[in-house]
Amino acid sequence: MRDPDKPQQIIDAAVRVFARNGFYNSRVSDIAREAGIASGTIYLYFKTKDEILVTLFREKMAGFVGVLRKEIAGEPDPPAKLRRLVRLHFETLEAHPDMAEVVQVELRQGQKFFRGASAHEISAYFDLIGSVLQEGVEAGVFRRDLPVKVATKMLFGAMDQVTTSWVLGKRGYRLADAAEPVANIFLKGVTRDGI
Amino acid sequence: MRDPDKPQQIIDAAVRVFARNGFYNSRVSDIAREAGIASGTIYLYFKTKDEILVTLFREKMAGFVGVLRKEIAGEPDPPAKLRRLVRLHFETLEAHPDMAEVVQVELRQGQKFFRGASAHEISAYFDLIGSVLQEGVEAGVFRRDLPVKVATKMLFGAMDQVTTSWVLGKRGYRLADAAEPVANIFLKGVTRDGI
Amino acid sequence: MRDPDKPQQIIDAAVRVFARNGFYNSRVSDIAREAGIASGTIYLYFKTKDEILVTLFREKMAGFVGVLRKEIAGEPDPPAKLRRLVRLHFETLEAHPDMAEVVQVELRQGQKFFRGASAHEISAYFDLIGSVLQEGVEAGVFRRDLPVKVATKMLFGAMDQVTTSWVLGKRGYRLADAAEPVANIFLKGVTRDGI
Amino acid sequence: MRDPDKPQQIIDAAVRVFARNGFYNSRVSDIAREAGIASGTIYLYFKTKDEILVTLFREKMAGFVGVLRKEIAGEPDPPAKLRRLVRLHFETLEAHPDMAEVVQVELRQGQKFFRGASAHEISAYFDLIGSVLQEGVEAGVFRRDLPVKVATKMLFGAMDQVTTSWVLGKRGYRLADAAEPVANIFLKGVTRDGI
DNA sequence: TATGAATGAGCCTTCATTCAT
DNA sequence: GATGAATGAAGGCTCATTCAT
Repeated sequence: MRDPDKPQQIIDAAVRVFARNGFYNSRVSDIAREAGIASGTIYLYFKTKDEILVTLFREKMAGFVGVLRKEIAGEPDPPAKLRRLVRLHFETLEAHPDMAEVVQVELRQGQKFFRGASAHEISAYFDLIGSVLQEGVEAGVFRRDLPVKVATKMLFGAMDQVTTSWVLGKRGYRLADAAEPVANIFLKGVTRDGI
Repeated sequence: MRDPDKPQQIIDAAVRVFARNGFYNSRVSDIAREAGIASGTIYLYFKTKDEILVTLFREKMAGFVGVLRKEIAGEPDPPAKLRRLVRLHFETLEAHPDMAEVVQVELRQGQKFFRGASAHEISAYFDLIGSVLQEGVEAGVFRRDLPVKVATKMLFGAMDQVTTSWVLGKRGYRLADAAEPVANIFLKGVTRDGI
Repeated sequence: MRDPDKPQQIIDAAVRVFARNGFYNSRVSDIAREAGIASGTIYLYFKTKDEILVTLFREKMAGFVGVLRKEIAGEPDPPAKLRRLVRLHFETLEAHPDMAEVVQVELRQGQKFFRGASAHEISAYFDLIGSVLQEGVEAGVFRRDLPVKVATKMLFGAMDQVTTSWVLGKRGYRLADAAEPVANIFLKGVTRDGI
Repeated sequence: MRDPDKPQQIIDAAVRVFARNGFYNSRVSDIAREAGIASGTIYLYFKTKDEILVTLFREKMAGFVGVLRKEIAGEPDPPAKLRRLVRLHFETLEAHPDMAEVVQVELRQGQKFFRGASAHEISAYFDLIGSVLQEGVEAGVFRRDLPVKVATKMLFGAMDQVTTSWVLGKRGYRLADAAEPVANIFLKGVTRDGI
């Protein structure tokens, strides 16, 4: 089992295929055709069709969160960090529309993702958002009594839904344009009065 | 086609089954067994398995939005309407956990819902939220320059994610308790400065 | 799951198909075609292809041993019982050549039969032979020091091989004709001297 | 095709693998791994998986019969020859349990062996036994009217079954100990009265 | 010669849907 | 209308065999 590019090629093909048809309506042979290989070859690199999906999600999500974490570290304060995070969220998904399609629309198969194998990658994202909020609370820029967990879910859900609508709307406008309004509303919602 | 209760019995059984196993991992025969009827009988009332899902979603969503619309009509101003809407959203799903499970986790099979057959029911909910926001803008209680569409998606996404987390967290706490924090943060985020 | 004849029809079709091609070279669809049903129907009555084979073997073997046991009970003494057993063994397999083919040639897939699920049915046959031999020893007609277990295996193996040769020789002669010579040689071999 | 040891290494590996899992449940790659070579290499020496099995059986059987033939030639009379043959049969298989497992339990795939490609090697063994019996008849030590063919099959079948039981019984005792009882019973069965 | 990644035909099994009763 | 046995198309996965290196 040598070719170190094959798994990535397969993942990439799977992203496109799943984006097009959804997981359950995609055949392993579709992925193979998209990747330009024989269907049996896929099984040299992945044990099952499910494993493709899980691997794909984990990898993309981990990369996504990793980039976000690094980028926002350079920002001076929690509000700036949140603005950057929101912007990057939208920019990244806009730059990878197939991925966005998969993440937004297809990977919501209960059990399989938020529960189960990929829960860790998702909670890493929640942790990242939560830590920025917590930092802001402690720095006194966000409401002292801010329910951090709820706020975290709200921001994630808000970005998620804006992205979903963009994907479903066939991406007829610039997703990144939503970054500023979203950040504004959310920040205003959590910022301490008198600031 | 006589029995006017059958379709409802089937829908109700389907909600429970889908909540348990997801749409693609549920058999038509599972729904039949849950409903206490023969699997062939289902086809007297629904043309395909997909149709069960679509009907189920449409019906539940329409009922949900209808109740919300009526309830918030009695509230005096847009902020009060939003508070009531948020509270009812959480209370209703908490009272029907099976339904919540289906809506939150299983009905996200792209293509099939937000796009496609059920788009109308979903946009009815968006319209309801949007109209309250618009009303508030016009009344001067919400920011004059509020991007209503984005804010609408944000609120829906925020409620949605809070509910999803609750469902996935095995419902270990009161969902309705999230109503006030969510409403507070969102309202603060959209309210006009100086009020 | 009603039709009480289906399992038998499937078993009978399987006997013919396995006899023709062997277990591993037979498709479930071959059995279905032979039985005149759809291949999916087989799975209403058997969980797996393996289960067909095991069931088939158990049933045939149990019936076979049951008949033998009843028939030899009527014989006056152990030698007569053995003669009758040998004769019936050959006559029965001659009357059911498909069955003979399966039992003799195909069911010898190690692990699966002599070991495993069908061991019980086979040992029932051994027990039957062994009990007649033991009876003869105790009655003084067979050698007092006869190693009953070894002798049991010898008789079974002898009959088995004679049958196998007959099957492989495309059954070009009467198998039942072998009954007397086999019984003669074996009885002479185990009978107490001086009788 | 250079390396003259490879085919033998492959055969030996195949014996071990088939003994462990049976022919149909063994992969060509299993044999390769056991032999310490790449699976493609096997196809430099054997055209198909079947050919490995056939070659293996032919070679082992031919060697087996060759040894037996030479060894019994030194014995003074037919009964002594038979005793020696029976003893060697058991001793050889006891010394090569892998081989015994393959021959006894796995190589019984009808069609493929007793019929077909290996028929010649098997009949060589039958011929050997038969010639000894015939010799004994002509020498007057065995029954003048002995049905030699049937008796041949009986002895082979008897030894075969005793060995099979030993293999299946996980070889919990000395197989060679069965040589004397088997020879005794069989010889008594075929010996001319009055001797 | 040796390798082992790649191939793709083939098969067991599932399950939505039909239809005779 | 109701049933549930029967259907058969479809697809995930395996593995003998090939072939570029």
